Amino acid sequence: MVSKACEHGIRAVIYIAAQSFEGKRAKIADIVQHSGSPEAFTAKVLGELTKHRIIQSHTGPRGGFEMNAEKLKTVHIGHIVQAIDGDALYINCGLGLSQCNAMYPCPVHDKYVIIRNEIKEMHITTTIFELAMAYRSGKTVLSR
Amino acid sequence: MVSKACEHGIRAVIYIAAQSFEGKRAKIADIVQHSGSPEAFTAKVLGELTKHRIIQSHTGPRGGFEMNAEKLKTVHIGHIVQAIDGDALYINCGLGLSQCNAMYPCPVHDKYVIIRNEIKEMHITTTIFELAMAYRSGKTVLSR
DNA sequence: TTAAAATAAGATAAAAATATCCGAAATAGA
DNA sequence: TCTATTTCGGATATTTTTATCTTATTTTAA
Repeated sequence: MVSKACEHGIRAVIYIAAQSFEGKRAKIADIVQHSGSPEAFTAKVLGELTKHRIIQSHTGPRGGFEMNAEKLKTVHIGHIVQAIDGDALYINCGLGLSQCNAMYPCPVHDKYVIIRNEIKEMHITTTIFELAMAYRSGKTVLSR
Repeated sequence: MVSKACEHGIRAVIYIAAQSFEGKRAKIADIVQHSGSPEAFTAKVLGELTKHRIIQSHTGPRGGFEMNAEKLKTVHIGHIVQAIDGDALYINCGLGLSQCNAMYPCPVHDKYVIIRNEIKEMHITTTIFELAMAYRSGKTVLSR
C-alpha cells in the first residue's frame, strides 16, 4: 500500500508531533525507541521530510526534530506519503497499465478509481495532530 | 497495492478467460502479446495459478492455458491476489506493525480497516468473467 | 575556544521483487 | 515412432527497496 520508508516516516512524525505538543524536541534515538523503526533508515526518511518542510530539524545539544504550531495543525498523512512515495498510489492504474484512463480504461478502472479516491480522501482527512493525540492518550500504539 | 506479478497474472487470466469463452486455448506468446507483460515472468505466474487450480494448462501442440466452465463462472480477483501475493493486503497493518488489532490499534487502524475491507470486498465481487466480457466487447483494454 | 551532541550526506550492503534463460517433460499429429 | 510444439522447473541475472556504516558538518553549552 505505502512503502516501509513511508510507514517508518508516518510513525516517526506522529511521535515527533506528540513531543512537539508538549514543547519538546525529539531526537532520533528517542524516536526509534518509541516507534520501533531502524535508526539509520528512519534518519534518512526524516531528512527527506525535513527537506519537504513537513518537520523541522535542529543540530547541536538540545537539538532534534520538531513541528511548529502551523505544521502541527495542518500536516496530514497525504503530505508524508506524497513526500516519500510520490503520487503513484493516488494515480497509478490498478492493473499496472501506464496509460489507463476513463477514455481507455483497464478492466478494473471504474471500480479501482473509487477505492483509490477513498484512500486519497482518507489520507487527506487524517491529520497527524489527531493521530498524535490518540497516541498521547494511550488509545493507540506506535510499536508492537 | 498488488505486486507486479499479480497485475501480470490478472491481465493474463482475463485474456485466457476471454479465449476460453470462445472455446480456445491461449498460449503464452499469445497471452503476453495481448496483455503487454514480459513472457518469462508471466509464464512463472501462470504456473503458480495452475498449481492453485485457478486455470488449467496443457503441454504440447494445441496446448496452452484455459479455464473450464466452472472456473470461468466462479473465479474472482481475490482468488488471484490470494494465490500470488497471499493475504498480506487483506490483513496487514496500515503502518506496518506486526501486531495491530482492535485491542491494541495503531493510530490509523480504524480508518484503515474500513479501506482494507472495501478493497477485499471489491476483489471478491469482481469476477474474471465480467472483466473478460468487458475486454471482449472492446469496452476496456489490457495493454497500453 | 573547545568538546559534546546532534543531523547531513554519500558509500556500501543485504534482501526482496522483478525478470530472463535454458534444458526437461509432455503431447498431438504425421 | 518421430517431430514440432508447448508448458514446466530450476538456475541465474537485474533492479528496486530496505537498511547500515562512515565521515563530515553544524550548533551550542560551558
